[in-house]
Amino acid sequence: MARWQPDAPGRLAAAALDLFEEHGYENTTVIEIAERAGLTKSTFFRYFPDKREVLFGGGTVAGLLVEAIASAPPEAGPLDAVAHALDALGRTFFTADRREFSRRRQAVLNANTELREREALKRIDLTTSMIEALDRRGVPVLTARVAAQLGTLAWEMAYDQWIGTDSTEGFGPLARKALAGVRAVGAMG
Amino acid sequence: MARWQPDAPGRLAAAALDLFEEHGYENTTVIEIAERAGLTKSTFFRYFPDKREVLFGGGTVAGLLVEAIASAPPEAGPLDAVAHALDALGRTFFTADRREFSRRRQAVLNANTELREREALKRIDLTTSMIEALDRRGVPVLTARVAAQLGTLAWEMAYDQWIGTDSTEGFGPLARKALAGVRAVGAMG
DNA sequence: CCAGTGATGGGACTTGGTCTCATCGACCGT
DNA sequence: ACGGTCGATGAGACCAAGTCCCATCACTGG
Repeated sequence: MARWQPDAPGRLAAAALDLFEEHGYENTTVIEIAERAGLTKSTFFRYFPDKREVLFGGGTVAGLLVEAIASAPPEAGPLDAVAHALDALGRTFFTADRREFSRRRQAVLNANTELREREALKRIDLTTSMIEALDRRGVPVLTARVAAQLGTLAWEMAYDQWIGTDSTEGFGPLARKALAGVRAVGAMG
Repeated sequence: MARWQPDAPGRLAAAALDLFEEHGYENTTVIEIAERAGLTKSTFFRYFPDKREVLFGGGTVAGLLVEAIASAPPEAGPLDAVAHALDALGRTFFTADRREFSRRRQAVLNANTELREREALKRIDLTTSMIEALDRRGVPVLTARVAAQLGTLAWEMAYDQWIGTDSTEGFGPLARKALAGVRAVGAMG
């Protein structure tokens, strides 16, 4: 027996997602979330710095991207390294069993500006992480910025497809296709 | 004689920038801002939907970009249209007389995550506007997304330079150079 | 059996943000 | 002048997010 019910943050996140779906983000109180998880406001803010962050817990994405870019074969170009990172993402985070969850979560995010705002910031921070990782590979800064930006764009497009389609195609392949498309377009401008 | 002191929103914005510089964004209260402007909290929220927005008032940027993209010569490619939009930006918003203001404002933004978050959202919304404007020119959606993204990147880089350098080079030329650089990189991937 | 420790609860407090109603100052027509 | 109107502002109650500090609980180890 555990002292208390285990995984307080997980319960809070689950309760939050449920409530946001039922009543919308704005009409849901932190106290209500905590109560549904059998906890209190105090505990909520112990685990999440603010109300939005309860939907962005997954957390270690940046580290994963950085590592994947660092461990790409030395002869790989910037966009190849980025593709490597997107693959890692598909293998670790955007797996088939999390697709339904991602779908629900994204629907909630899209419905609220405050949440889209947080998402935008996360995206920028991740892009910055990729730029730094590329920089560490010796990629010129300008090139790194362009590559990371295009990678983020491909990510975004692949994610939309992965969530939206009924096909069972994984995130990895979708991302590779998206990146190839982006690359082809970028090559002519 | 005006009935009241004129330009309440302008006074609020100026007061806010001053106070944010002096004490930081988080240590400044909306009431303090309003008082320095000779107004009250009520009036502040009458003009700005929230505390952050007082630094994002300039407002009509989206319309300017959209119009500039629409009015680019028909034979111009997507990135040329984007360049046209960045030029318009330099002529209308990022003029020499606003450089010092932009510098101050940006320093405040960079110092606070909440503000960077709002900035990120604005950037995304503007990028979306550009994508739609390119779409209306008949540019394929994927191409439009890439072009708009690269345009935003060039914008960002040019803005940094425009703010950071002591040279008197205008935003327009800087943006064109940045876009050319980005374009060259994108062409090889 | 008792002291220590880590997770939780409780509640006061500040601030952002909303809402409603009162007030004020100028302009208008008579 | 005079009262009415209208738009801009003020006042204050109210709610929820977020911060802080301290109490409490449940188990652990000696």
